[in-house]
Amino acid sequence: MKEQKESEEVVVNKEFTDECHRVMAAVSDALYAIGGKWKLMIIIAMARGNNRFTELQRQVTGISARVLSSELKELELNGFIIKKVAVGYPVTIEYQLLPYSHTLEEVVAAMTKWGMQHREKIKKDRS
Amino acid sequence: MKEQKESEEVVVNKEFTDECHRVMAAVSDALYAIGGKWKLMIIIAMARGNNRFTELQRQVTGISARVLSSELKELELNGFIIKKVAVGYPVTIEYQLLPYSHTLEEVVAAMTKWGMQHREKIKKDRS
DNA sequence: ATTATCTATTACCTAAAGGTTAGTAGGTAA
DNA sequence: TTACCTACTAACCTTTAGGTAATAGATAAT
Repeated sequence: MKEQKESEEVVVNKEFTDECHRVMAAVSDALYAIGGKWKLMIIIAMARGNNRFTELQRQVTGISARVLSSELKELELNGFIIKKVAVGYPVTIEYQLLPYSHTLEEVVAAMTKWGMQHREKIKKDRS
Repeated sequence: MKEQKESEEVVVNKEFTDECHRVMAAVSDALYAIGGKWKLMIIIAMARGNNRFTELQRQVTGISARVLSSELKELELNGFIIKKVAVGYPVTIEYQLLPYSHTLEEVVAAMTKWGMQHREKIKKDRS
């Protein structure tokens, strides 16, 4: 049985629905740019001074050279990092965070906080 | 050429590395629990009063019944939502957010904000 | 009577993410 | 000169997320 709705209510529903869609679209965009297993890990490790390929491979436990290489390329393409080649003997290659990657700080902080308390909760639930 | 490091410096590095690993582990945990294309979308839609299966399917654009069904099960398993079956004619089934899902609010807010400004940036970059 | 709606489940399939292994081209150390 | 380090790349394979379509059992609408 469907209720007949007043037009005012319908308008309110529409605004609510639109806001819902805007939020979902924004979160989707964020997940698209920083989702996946590794992108945030790399940015976190770089924010702590790991700028060389091999350093990153060691710090970001479990990542393979292939995946690290392709993730670095994507991060560069999306304006989060830059690749610097320093001429000299030997040629050294460094990756550096660009200012844009710092806009992620709030997201990373929120996820870190939540992830930590989530792990605590899981531990408690098990015992 | 490898530099010989003072033991103090080594200790500082170790602490730094450990902190880095703790942050990465926490973010991994978060991504594991709420990652994927749909989990946050469903929670966002439910926070705005969509509690029935079909309502959710309509609100969360693009999700299929199969995926919605399995995501709801996972969300229930992980303590984010609860499934309520109201006996009667007809039997109605409602999903409700549990208090634990509200702990995600900060994460969702941060991602929404970042996603919106990211979209703006992309738009500017194109033009 | 039959058509549609609600809440799913099942089987099957595809595409994308990511892992494994090996190899490269240069340099460095023993 | 043997062996290892750096910064990758290529070829290949596995896993998993997610999509499609069909079906089901109930009730409600036309």
